[in-house]
Amino acid sequence: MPADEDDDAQPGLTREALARAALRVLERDGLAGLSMRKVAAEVGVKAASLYWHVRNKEELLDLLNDALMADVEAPPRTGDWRVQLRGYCERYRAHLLGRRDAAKVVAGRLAPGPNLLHLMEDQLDRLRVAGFSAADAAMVSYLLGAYVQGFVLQEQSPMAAAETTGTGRRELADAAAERFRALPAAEFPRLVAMADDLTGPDLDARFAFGLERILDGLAALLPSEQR
Amino acid sequence: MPADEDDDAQPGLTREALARAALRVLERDGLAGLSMRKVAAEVGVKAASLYWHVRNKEELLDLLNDALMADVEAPPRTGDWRVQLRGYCERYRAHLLGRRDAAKVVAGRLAPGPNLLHLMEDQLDRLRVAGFSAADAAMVSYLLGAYVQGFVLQEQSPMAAAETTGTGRRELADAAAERFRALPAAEFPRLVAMADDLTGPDLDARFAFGLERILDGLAALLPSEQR
DNA sequence: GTGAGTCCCTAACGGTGTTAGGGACCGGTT
DNA sequence: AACCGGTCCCTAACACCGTTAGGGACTCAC
Repeated sequence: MPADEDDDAQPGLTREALARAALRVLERDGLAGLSMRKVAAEVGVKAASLYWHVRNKEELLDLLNDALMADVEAPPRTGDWRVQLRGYCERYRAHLLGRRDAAKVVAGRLAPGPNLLHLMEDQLDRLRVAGFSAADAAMVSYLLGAYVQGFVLQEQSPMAAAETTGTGRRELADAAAERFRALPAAEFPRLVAMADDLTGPDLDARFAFGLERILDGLAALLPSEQR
Repeated sequence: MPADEDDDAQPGLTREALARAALRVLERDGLAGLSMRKVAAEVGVKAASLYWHVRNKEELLDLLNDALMADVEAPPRTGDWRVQLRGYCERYRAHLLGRRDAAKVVAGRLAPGPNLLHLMEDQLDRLRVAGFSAADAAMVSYLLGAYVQGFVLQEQSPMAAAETTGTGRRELADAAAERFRALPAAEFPRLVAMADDLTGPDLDARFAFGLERILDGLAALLPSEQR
């Protein structure tokens, strides 16, 4: 017993311990570097043993997916629906951005785990309380989820690339602007002219802009006295 | 020369031919089944030869990404900005949905290829013509892209799963509703009560709902006479 | 003719997900 | 006491993966 695994190896292996181990491997090696063998080693076991607890890698990724949703903190239940919804999206985005490759793991994964279910429950409740109909609340939840996940997916990969190549975020944006400016102006007049607009505003501002547009659109669903 | 490759093997291998071959493999075997060896076989060559034309698999995926963006048809330039933008998003979604695993290939890939650049150019031009400021138009483009990609990413995986398991889309939605209903009502009152709302409306309606909310929000950016 | 460049090959490396089959332990039944 | 079924992990192997080293043929310029 090499004892290099951590505390949760004691009571035998649980699926929760597996998920936590996968989370550590993800943080260390990224999604591409997450293999059955490494997760097994992380819990002090050989790869084949994982298949006793999990049908295949896909199921392990489902566990990992739910583990990623574990610590999203819900915003306080104060203020009107708009500040609460904004808080939700901002925290969700920050949460995904904070864990390596989180967006890629979450992306396109069906079967929400218990943690995500709790988040949905809480969010839907707030929407109903705010005055949205059941049908609207369900749709709004999907809309916000698609936007945040889609946005983070697009911003996280470059961020990771920037960190591994050592170049800062500012230099990377400048390089992108330079690429736009270098395009043939006859073929891409708008892209050339708008290079700064396309690359200039930082990602937080871009995210906030889209979010506010969506919230504006949602307000129109409510009777005017509770906008 | 086994002659089982198709016409484009004649003039030697080009990067474009590689991209087309990758596209065929993607359609046949999905993203998980797309390997260097299979793409090589598709063009009648061995795997190592690909590395003459391409630095690594990542670069081949960049080529594939741009090939996927090749045939998105832009909506006609008639009607106000709202019908044009709606047309754009609907066609983009339909296009992604139509090619196997397209959303996963596109997701989180930086470095837009020439085809995507042309799409951006056209879309930005319409936004400027509609009266959006340069800064706003850039942000709007990102917003719509994030929404459509995020949405398709979430709907395409289950669709693929449904097809491979043979179960229809209707049965799959019913099963999802049943899973919501079976949750402990004390812990998830909203999810249980809203099971039908969450799973009932078909994906086209869900997509349209979110899109209209976003368009509503965008209208508020324009001076009132050109809403 | 010679050299440089182009394009493809074989062979191999270390790594991957996954399965077959077996061994050790442990609680309960006969 | 002996046996059994279940639990949990192992070794060994399979086919496949991305990638590299090194080399062979073929074409063109000089």
